[in-house]
Amino acid sequence: MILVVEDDQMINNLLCKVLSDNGYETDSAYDGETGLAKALDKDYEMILLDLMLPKKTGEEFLAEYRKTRNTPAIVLSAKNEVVNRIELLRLGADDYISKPFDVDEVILRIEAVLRRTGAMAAPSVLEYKDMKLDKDSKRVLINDNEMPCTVMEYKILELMLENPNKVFSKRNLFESVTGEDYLSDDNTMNVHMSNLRRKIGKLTEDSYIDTVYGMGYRLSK
Amino acid sequence: MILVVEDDQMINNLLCKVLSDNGYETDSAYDGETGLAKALDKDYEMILLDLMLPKKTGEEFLAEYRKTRNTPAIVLSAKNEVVNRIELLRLGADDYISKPFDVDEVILRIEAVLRRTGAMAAPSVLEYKDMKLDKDSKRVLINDNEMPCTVMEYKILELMLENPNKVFSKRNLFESVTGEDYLSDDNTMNVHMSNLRRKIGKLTEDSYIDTVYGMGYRLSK
DNA sequence: TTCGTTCTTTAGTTTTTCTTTAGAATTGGT
DNA sequence: ACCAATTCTAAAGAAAAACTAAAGAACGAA
Repeated sequence: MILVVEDDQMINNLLCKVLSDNGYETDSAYDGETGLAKALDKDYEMILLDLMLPKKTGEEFLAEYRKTRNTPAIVLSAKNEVVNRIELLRLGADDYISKPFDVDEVILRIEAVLRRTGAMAAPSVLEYKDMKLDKDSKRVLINDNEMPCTVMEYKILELMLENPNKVFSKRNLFESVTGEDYLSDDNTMNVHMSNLRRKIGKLTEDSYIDTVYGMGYRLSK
Repeated sequence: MILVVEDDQMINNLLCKVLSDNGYETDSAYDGETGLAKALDKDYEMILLDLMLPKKTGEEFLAEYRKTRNTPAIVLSAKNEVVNRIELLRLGADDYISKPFDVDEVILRIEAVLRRTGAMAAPSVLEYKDMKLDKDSKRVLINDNEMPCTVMEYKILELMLENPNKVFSKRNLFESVTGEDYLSDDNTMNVHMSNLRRKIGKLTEDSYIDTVYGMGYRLSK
């Protein structure tokens, strides 16, 4: 089943038709928010994602979605949009197609992406400075020494290493990591950060986590 | 025979040594042009290809080579190079490894690619520490003593020995082994693990199964 | 059906992790 | 320099997860 997130009803329908003609089942969403909800709810084979979407842009969609999922996504963008290719790929797009597109091309691209994502697993080791985080073994190494860490600590690191430049608010971290709602003036994240820094400090002099006063935390430059 | 195309002599030698230690024959090339000539001349099992090469880059190599051949290729790239994964895959790379790399990882990746491309038969006896698990006879031996085990126990071990570094969640284990849905806060896996440990403990002092608190279980280091 | 084995559930205990608390330290604005 | 808001961290309390023995349920073979 392929999810088509595209606000233009004509284009959405066209895509669905082409896909079903080619033997794929489809599902549609017409704004970013609904799209994301659907995407997170089910396991789709692939997501076709327009960039210019109401409620939540394609970029925002991807940024959120990739925190937890790696279903392949192909981005659709209008020809005249200034598309930052690198940014898109970094956000986790697997390919992109500019509009107006040729329907045959869409199918070709989809099959290419399915072939290669099926053939090749996403890299399972994240790196940052002297730290390596292995998503399979859930191990965190600094200079090849294992840094023991708890689930929360591991998840925080994984999230941050996936987006090394992003500032994460406490709310964002807490909710991503626990799945619970964040109640303001909660000291929990401060403590986790403190513990992480202490553990990191045992294995390296270098600074890994910066506090951005009033905003949250970010990996150091 | 595996062809290593890498201009840095140290790295090239290192790779060749690791490969031959693991039972592969090797051949080396130190620039893109010679590499391509060699690759087209013989039928290698696999090609390890550096990107930044004199005379002809790895990308150019692949583009040319893939016109006529489909020998699997793993790309090596320096950590700081801006690697366009998508582009590489489109060019026909089967995997890529970033430098500096862990030699064990290289072997693992090579075998994964070989298995995937069907060039290597999956082994029917899995080994881990002093344990041998025979997939044909469904027997488990530790130090050549048979360890009696039930279907569930056997399946758990088989799954874990197939991926010795991976952490398996209880959900993952339960669903893989029974085919049923996992209902949270189920104690079944705890009990199986406990039983396995007891049985293993009768035949060896060594620790085989680690608990990764909050995440699941993993084979010990 | 009956017996024996295997799987699952229950329950009490232990271990580990998470959150809260509270006082100290730091930061940014005035 | 001062104040208020924010962050830091150690320690204690609360909560969650895991361990194991034993009992009950399900399954299969005789």
